[in-house]
Amino acid sequence: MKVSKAQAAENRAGIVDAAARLYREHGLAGVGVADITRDAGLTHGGLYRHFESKDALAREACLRAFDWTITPLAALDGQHGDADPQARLQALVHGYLSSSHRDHPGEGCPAAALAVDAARAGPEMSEVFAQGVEGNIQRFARALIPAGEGVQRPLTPEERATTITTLASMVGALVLARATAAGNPALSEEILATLRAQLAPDPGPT
Amino acid sequence: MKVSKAQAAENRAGIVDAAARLYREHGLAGVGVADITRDAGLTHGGLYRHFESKDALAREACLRAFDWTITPLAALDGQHGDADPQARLQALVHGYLSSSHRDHPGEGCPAAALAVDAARAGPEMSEVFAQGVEGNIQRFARALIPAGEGVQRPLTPEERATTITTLASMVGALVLARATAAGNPALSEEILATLRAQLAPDPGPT
DNA sequence: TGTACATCAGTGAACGCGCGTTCACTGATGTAC
DNA sequence: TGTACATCAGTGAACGCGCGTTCACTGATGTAC
Repeated sequence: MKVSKAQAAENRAGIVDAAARLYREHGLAGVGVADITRDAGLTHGGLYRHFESKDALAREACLRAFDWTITPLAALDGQHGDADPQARLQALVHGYLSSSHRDHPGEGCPAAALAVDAARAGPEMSEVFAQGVEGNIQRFARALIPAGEGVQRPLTPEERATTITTLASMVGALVLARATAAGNPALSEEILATLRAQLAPDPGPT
Repeated sequence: MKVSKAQAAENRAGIVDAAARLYREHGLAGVGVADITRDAGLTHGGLYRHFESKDALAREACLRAFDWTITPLAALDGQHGDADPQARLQALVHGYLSSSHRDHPGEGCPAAALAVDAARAGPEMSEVFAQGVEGNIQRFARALIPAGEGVQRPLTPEERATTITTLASMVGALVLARATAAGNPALSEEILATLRAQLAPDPGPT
């Protein structure tokens, strides 16, 4: 049966959200269209009223996934007043390199969850992914800049290099921590802890 | 027809090698058993004389893949005399974070090529992967230690932390560079260059 | 050393299954009058 | 505002296809005598 335009738009968004989560959890090749529509409370046939193909949906889901948030950092931003950059760096790094993030890829960073899949999914997906990564670089950089200046000035080369290094290091650590979590939990924790210490050194007792 | 024991062993090794390469190129879910045996010059039916299942083959192939070498570093080691640690670090980092390595995952680091797949492939695969990562940490650390001391003393905590940081950073950079290569080549190169500069800073004009 | 025969690595057809996609159909929505 | 009807989001059976795995068969190997 037909549904209202509002309901249809809601259903469509539900499919994209479900896909964004399931793809991050099980990979692009590990989730079928029936899994996605079932998760969104629909049946698989109707999918093609909204998306040209599974690949088109995957691209949209990937883009959507890059809207993820790091809870501790968002919490800090939610407070009144500006948190100092040191505290923001701590929140970013400790939020990213947490066992909670490691164990819940579905709501986490798609750069870590989907990078390898995206590399194999063709140029269009790569383009979407690159857009997402560029967006995350900008977001992370803003989170680390003194930021009293909420301005939109371009990043300095140094800021950009620092941000890329931080992002790449965190992605690598998370990816390795996930792959070793079940088989060698101690190694998995060691990797997370080592990079937390490296990227956001404890300033010591205050 | 039956073949000699030597031939059978050779065929088995050929299957593992083909699997190790194809899995790194296309992912665990992206390669069928027929692809693997065809690549090894056989037909798919005989596979089960050597391996219990596709998963068992995948585990063996993953373990095998961790025997990979970084060509520039191996070349340096092939020379008589000891290269100094600075040169070895340069060779390691520049070999790892090269466009050649990015564009040929089949012969490259499985930690980067298979980590996300391994995280989803169950505890047994995770165990194999963790073994491989631990092995690579040891190999990388030895490559960076002054090493006139070819001894087998355990790594100091600092050496271990530095090696883990370096490995994670390189894995993250390579993974992101691969995912963005087709869609945004400039960003892909920038990521590689940024982490090369970060991990093995040019000592300047000599 | 020869001979007879059991072994078993490899072949290729066949299987059951789940996948992405298609399509005839349904019936509430939303529009034309 | 009421009515008649075209639209189209969603359903679920059906499709062709490729997958992992099985199995009857082949024939060179390697062993027993």
